[in-house]
Amino acid sequence: MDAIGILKQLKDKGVRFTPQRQAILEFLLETESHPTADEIYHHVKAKFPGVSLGTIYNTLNMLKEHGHLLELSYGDMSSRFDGNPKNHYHIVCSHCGRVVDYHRPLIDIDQEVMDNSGFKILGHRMEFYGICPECRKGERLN
Amino acid sequence: MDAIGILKQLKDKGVRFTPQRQAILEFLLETESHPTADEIYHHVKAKFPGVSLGTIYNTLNMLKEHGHLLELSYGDMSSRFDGNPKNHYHIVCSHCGRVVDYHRPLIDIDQEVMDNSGFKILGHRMEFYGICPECRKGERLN
DNA sequence: TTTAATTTTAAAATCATTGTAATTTACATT
DNA sequence: AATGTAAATTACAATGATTTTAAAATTAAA
Repeated sequence: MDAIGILKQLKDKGVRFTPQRQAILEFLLETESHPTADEIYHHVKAKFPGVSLGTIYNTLNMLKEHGHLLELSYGDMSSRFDGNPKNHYHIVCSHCGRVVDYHRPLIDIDQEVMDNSGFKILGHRMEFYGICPECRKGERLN
Repeated sequence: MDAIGILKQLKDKGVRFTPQRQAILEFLLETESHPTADEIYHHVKAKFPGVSLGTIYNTLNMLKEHGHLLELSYGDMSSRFDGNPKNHYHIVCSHCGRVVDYHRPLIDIDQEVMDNSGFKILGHRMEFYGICPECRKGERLN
């Protein structure tokens, strides 16, 4: 579904349709990256010069509560937001902090969790922790 | 391996052995919980009244860099630290923020990732996102 | 035991995120 | 189309987790 469709659907739940929200959601749906709140802010600012970071966070939290967005948090940086989880996971280097994609079909497990937990599962996130090839070489952390 | 063993091993890599570090690592290894930095701080303070939060973070980052610790970050709360990943994953409610354990044997996938990525994989984290039973009932977010 | 380097401490600084108060907007109801 | 009102936006202040700093203390190693 596109941004307009999602926002129209949310209207039935009392969420107002604003042009700022449309711009934010459209960007989230069209981008392949996992932008930070600040990156979204700068992008939306091109269309709406007066938009504030507060509005970005407000909209992201609203979308998250309604299950249209995954928030990916790392320890030492801003959260990143994923409007459409793709077929990949992430590997994080515990030494240098680098994050690389690991392409692989998503593990088919959400239904199992839904059946056993009573949650309505919207998606999952999987992250591998390790030491990247460069750090292994350069700093012999093995 | 126990705290002393790990710290002795780290000594070969130029990491100094201090009693504060020993106390922090011992607590991480013995606890079943996933404590925040502040919880670790208060616990270690019982033995070392003069210890500072700065030392806690310093030690946690050191352990993380050397792969002896997983940092679990959520969007809206402090990071939690896991000294020995147990047989469970987490489910996070996108609406109310609650985190519950989902007990299940860990997926056997680290070796595959290690072979394909060149990273030395130390562990993984899996988190399910959804709407918890209470939020589904009370607020009809389906 | 001496020395140099690292760690600790305590306090200040940083930065992502949230809260606030005033203004504006969306939208249901006239 | 005009109006009322609740919700959203804006600009800015506040919060709180984490990092940095500088000086003092402690550690490892010669």
